[in-house]
Amino acid sequence: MPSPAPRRSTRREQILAAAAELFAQRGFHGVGIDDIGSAVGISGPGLYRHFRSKDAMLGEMLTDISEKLLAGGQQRVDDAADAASALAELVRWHVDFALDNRALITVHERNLANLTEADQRRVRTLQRQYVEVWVEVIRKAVPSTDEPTARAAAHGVFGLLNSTPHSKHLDRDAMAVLLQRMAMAALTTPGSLTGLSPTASEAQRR
Amino acid sequence: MPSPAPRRSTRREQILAAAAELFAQRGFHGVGIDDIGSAVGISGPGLYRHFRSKDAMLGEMLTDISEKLLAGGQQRVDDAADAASALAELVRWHVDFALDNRALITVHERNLANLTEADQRRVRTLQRQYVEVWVEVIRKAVPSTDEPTARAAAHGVFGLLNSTPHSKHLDRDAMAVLLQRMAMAALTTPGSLTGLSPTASEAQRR
DNA sequence: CAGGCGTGTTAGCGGTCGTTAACTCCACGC
DNA sequence: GCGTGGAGTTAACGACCGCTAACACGCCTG
Repeated sequence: MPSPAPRRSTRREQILAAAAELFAQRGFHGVGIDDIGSAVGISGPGLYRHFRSKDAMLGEMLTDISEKLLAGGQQRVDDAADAASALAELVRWHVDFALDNRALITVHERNLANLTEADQRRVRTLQRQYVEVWVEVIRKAVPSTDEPTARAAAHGVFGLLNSTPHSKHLDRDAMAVLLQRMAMAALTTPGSLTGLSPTASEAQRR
Repeated sequence: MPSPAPRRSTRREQILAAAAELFAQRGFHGVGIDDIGSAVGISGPGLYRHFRSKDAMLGEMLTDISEKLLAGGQQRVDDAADAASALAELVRWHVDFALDNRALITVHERNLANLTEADQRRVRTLQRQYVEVWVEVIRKAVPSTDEPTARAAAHGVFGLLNSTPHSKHLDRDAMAVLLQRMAMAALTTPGSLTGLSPTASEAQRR
């Protein structure tokens, strides 16, 4: 037996990749089962040999991506020497991930609402944990940043880094460098994240 | 006649606002005509007294927002004294717009593909012109930035600024300040946008 | 060679959705 | 007071869509 695990079920992944592309372009409800089928050479209901339902496809691809994103991010942070390099590594990780999975990133940020309630809970939990990793690293690398600000900053950086599907004017590597620099500048420029109290009521009575 | 233009057809705008909220949450195809109707107190087909079709609603709200975005941006740039303040004003304009039109911004960046071909052309043209305004200002305010890089940077900043619907942890004003600072830092930190040649082939043979 | 089993096909059902038709009601100008 | 038109209602139609049923084919194993 030359290959003990003979490329563990390539077909499912192939289908998910095609579906991701379509969902990213037209939205979950804008894509029919027949569209997905013909994108992988089979037609229509043949997909039900591989997935229980259309919702299950979206569910699997969104939980998969959320898990990978969290695991990879956590790993980079754990391997980093100090807070500053942890932040840089986290940014690099997200940049690479977004550039190599454009369709998935798009679906991930647009189609959360179309999930089953159960899947939605699972994905939201993973997302929250990923944000938590960012918040902690930001607060360590950029001292005197309060938590709500760090959280908002993290979401903003996600928006910046996930903007990659919308512009193909630069090649992959140049885009990676640009996004890395912009994100680090946005986060670490002195004063960017400070002086914004949680409720802003405190700031006013200064 | 006390009011010659008696609040020019408030109903249409009310319907569009409700529809925008729903489209932002569930996507164009995820919202039924009945949902929109009941959101404004009437039910189902009553909407056809105000709009020719469901597509027409999306078309009108997307062209409207694109026109406002372009007009306001152009205006701020024209009124600015120098390139640096033009960039700052442009950022402030977009921040305010995004914060005051969260649902519309979301629909605008997610549901372009669901438009009629005619509407799609119109909206894309307006979008392109808006990006052009940004590209010109960036290249004047941040010298030695090549055009593709400026374009990619603009898209990135849009992603950053449009991230506002996803986080409600800060109040409006704090959020505005944070986004303004992060965007300006990302764009104007020395070295952020330089040294990335268009094809990157030149950079390699250095 | 028999028999699963994985993978695919086409036909069709049941529900939903956008749109139209036909009708009602009320406010207002002459 | 009467008619006209804006705004809304319910009923219904036709198309589409997700999914199931029933059947077909080829490959590996005993």
